[in-house]
Amino acid sequence: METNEGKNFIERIIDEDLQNGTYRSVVTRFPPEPNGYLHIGHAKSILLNYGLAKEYGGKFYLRFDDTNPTKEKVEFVESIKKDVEWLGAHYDGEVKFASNYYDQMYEAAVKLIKKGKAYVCDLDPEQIRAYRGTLTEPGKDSPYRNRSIEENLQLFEAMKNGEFEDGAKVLRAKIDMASPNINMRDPIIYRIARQTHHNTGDKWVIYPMYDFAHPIEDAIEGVTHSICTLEFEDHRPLYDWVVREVGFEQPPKQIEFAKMYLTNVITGKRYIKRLVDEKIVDGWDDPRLVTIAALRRRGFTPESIQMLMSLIGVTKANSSSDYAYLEYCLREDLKPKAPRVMAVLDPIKLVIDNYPEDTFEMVEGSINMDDPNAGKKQIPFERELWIEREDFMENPVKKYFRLFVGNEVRLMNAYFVKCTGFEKDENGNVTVVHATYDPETKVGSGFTGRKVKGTIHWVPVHHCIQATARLYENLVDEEKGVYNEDGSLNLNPNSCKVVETCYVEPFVKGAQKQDKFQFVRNGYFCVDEKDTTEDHLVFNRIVSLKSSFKLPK
RNA sequence: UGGGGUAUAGCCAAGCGGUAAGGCACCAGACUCUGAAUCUGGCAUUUCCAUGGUUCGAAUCCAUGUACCCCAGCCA
Repeated sequence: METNEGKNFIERIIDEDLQNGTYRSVVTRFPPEPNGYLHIGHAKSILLNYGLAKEYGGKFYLRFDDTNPTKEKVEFVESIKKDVEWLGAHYDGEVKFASNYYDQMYEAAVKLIKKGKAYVCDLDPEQIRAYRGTLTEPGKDSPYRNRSIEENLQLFEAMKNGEFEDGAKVLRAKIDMASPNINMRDPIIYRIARQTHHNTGDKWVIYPMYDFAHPIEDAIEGVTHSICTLEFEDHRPLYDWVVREVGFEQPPKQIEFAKMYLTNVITGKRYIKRLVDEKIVDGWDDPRLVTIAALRRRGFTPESIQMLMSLIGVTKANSSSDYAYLEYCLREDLKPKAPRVMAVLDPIKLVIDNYPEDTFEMVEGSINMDDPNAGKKQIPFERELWIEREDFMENPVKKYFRLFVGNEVRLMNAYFVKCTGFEKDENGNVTVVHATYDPETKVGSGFTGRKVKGTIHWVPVHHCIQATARLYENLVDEEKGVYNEDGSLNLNPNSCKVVETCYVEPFVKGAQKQDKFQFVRNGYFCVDEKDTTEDHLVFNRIVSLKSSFKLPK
């Protein structure tokens, strides 16, 4: 017996439709307009539609809603296809285009005219707005509303044939100028716009409007559940009107859900486009953005995004998820599968005074401690090591477990070392830390004589890779919020920090062919295998992890 | 009295008349070769926007309010 337990509201609608025979199978679609890059918000719609089709053994289509050539570009259709595929939403059949249905849409419009349900209107945009009325006052009928069917037919054909200038005439549905729903006040369904279309070229000079085109696209493809976002709720009566008046059997049904917002990032295509256009960021895939392309560069995996979407659920309540939730999903995904690497981003030298000079030994470490099958790696260990500046404190605060004079810590994958002293330069900055190691404490020796509270990362000075790293933070200032009082953005000055000199263990060289590796240290890990050269390595996909330890004030 | 939506913890979210799931975040402790991870415990009971009502019993039903979101493109 099927249970509704745990199902979201859309699944319940589908269950009911299937049960009472409204539909025999499920067909969904993701219908982006190719006017920009996809962002994390779109991922919710993509994965929701794909997931539903998969769950019910139905079909999922990718269809470009390209009915407005003034905004659309081939560049965007290419990027969208790539992103949808990358997200793991496998669409059935070929990619579809609304523009491939222009003939059928034209026929449908003619049909409406013949039924007396549509008319050509000569009012200009200002007049149309004035005749439409306001939110609280009804509109007035257009003086052209009662043209004869013959005249409408002839004028509409003339529109199609390019006999009028752009904007001179429109085709309108004849519904109700007094409707409390503004969308029903004789909406425009065709306009004249001479503009080369990315798919149909110059074949058409009239283009259908969304409200007319979309239901027809869905119906032609046999879509059953046309899932869109909340702002289209008011359009549903019009959607239903179109499929009914055009006369589709078994018409699709529109269902609306709430968009996903993320805290502390810029979502919304409009704003992202502005950041790109004003060159505040490097492009649509700048890792500080939340476009799919940017998240991919920054190291997010499709699995992590899929996981977030399944965790946040689907409702009609506007909401905004913590960015931390996304990071959690990434961590969960990478934890078992990403190789771990030691690296030092802000180096100071650690000299082990009782270790012989001019030699080194290999110590063994796990490639991934959470995955026994990941194997082992060998890391050179020597007298001089780079360690993180913050892993040493001249005057340790309470509960500081790392290096300070007299304290012993574990060097990860190697030995215990005890801090014996340090050197400073003329500016008072610590340059070198001195320590002694205990040969008995080597990893794997089974030493249990004593324990230490801290473990730190290190890299051998003469056997490491010197690298440049780019550390990405969110573009927006987390402390001050997204917007200033004047509406401008609170950009985070540290959103992209370039670290000129950091050091990475030589294992990275061997990891070049790995799909991804992970470097975990004090709140950061990075993922990348690209741009790796002999001694120069750019981590261009770095994600800030949960911060591990905050020094008490 | 324009229309359409939505209200459950800092965030997301189950719950569908039988006495408030779960996740994130956070806090405490244990453990630890990453102060991560893991483990254990805590985290809505003047309780589900408010106020009334129905009921043996209400987050769930009814009524009246309140707050927030969307709509007046020849955009989607």
